[in-house]
Amino acid sequence: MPWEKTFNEDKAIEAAMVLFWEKGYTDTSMANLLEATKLTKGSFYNAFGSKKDLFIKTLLKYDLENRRAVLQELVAMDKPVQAIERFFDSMIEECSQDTDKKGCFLINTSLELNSYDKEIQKIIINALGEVETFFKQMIELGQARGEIAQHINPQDAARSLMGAVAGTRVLGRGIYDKAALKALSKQAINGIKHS
Amino acid sequence: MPWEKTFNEDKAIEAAMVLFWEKGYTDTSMANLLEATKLTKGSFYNAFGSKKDLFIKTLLKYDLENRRAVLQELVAMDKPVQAIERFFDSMIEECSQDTDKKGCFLINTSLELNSYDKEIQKIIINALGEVETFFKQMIELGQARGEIAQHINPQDAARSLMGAVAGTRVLGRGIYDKAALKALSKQAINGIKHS
DNA sequence: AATTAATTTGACCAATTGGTACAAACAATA
DNA sequence: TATTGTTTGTACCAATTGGTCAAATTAATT
Repeated sequence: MPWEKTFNEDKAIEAAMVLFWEKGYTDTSMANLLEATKLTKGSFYNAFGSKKDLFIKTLLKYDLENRRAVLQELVAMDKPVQAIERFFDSMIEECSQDTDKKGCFLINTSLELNSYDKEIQKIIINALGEVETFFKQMIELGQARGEIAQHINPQDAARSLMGAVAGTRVLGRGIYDKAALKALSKQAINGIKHS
Repeated sequence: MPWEKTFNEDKAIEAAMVLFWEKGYTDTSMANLLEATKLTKGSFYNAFGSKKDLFIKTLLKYDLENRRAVLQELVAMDKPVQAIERFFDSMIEECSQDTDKKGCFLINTSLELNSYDKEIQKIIINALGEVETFFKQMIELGQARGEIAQHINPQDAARSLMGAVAGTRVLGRGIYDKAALKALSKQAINGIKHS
């Protein structure tokens, strides 16, 4: 009947995501977004509603394509200890290849818009919660297979690993180099291996 | 000869610090600052030069009165293992009493203004570097006194603890409660106690 | 070919951004 | 008491903020 969009909506969301990821919500202006997406104002507001609406879309996209995709792949490995190790390794690899030091979009946002917006807060708490659950399940599976000591409390250990993840994500943005991050993660993982 | 200021400059910096700490640099407007400091524009710019200049002043004040003061006190304890434990305990205590979830001003800023301003970056890298050095020295002292196992690499262990600090500071802003943070730090400290 | 209904464009908007200019107010010294 | 030199309040500023609106444009269906 009417008319199709002349631009690729997903490409636009992708471009906006990179901007928000790198500069945060507030420091990304409409002018920035229009330039990056190559849209004019009318098209933008027609397609996305508002800056905040688009931000949420980009955050969900990031969550789906990064965090969710990675976890799914690691769970499928069916090798709990190695899955945890690979989680950290790929995170560190990502940090060292991330030349503009964007870090993790979810964690960046959790600090910038902490109590600012409930919808955003919900997304972040859910995402980080699922990472914690991943760790917990891997530890329980490892224990069931005798690869991880029984005396370890899966919940506590999972939280400890989450701390290492958040720490890596913060210090990985220009403060620590690859070797330092590696040392960090190694010790964190050691915690679920030995006593 | 001329005229003294009618306002307490340090009180004004303090008020500005709380604002910047809670909302970050960009989300704190001049209007916010003028209201909080109870200054008019003329006095503000006469006293502080610019928004950014004042921000740096508040960051240095925070660094001096919090991070530096805490570390100095802990070093003076002359009990390395307990000093490290108390560092985490007081951090967690601070988190659970911080009802508006401001977190750590230095770490918040490290994420908001990462590559934004070199002067600010310098302050942060120095501050975090001195925390790492504190950990390293405490570990070395602990080893010299036989309280910490010799096989532990002080540098790596210090970095691991830094990761736990950063993680605590991120997750402590509304995502983890006191118990979860305690679990996190306990495991991190365990890493320098046992094998 | 006319109708349809969404897309696109670009002009326009009030509000806010951080910052400047300057005259008036002021306390201490001379 | 006149002078000094900073402090203070206010009016003003251009630029930018996120957002609206109506008219023009378009491709598919009737």
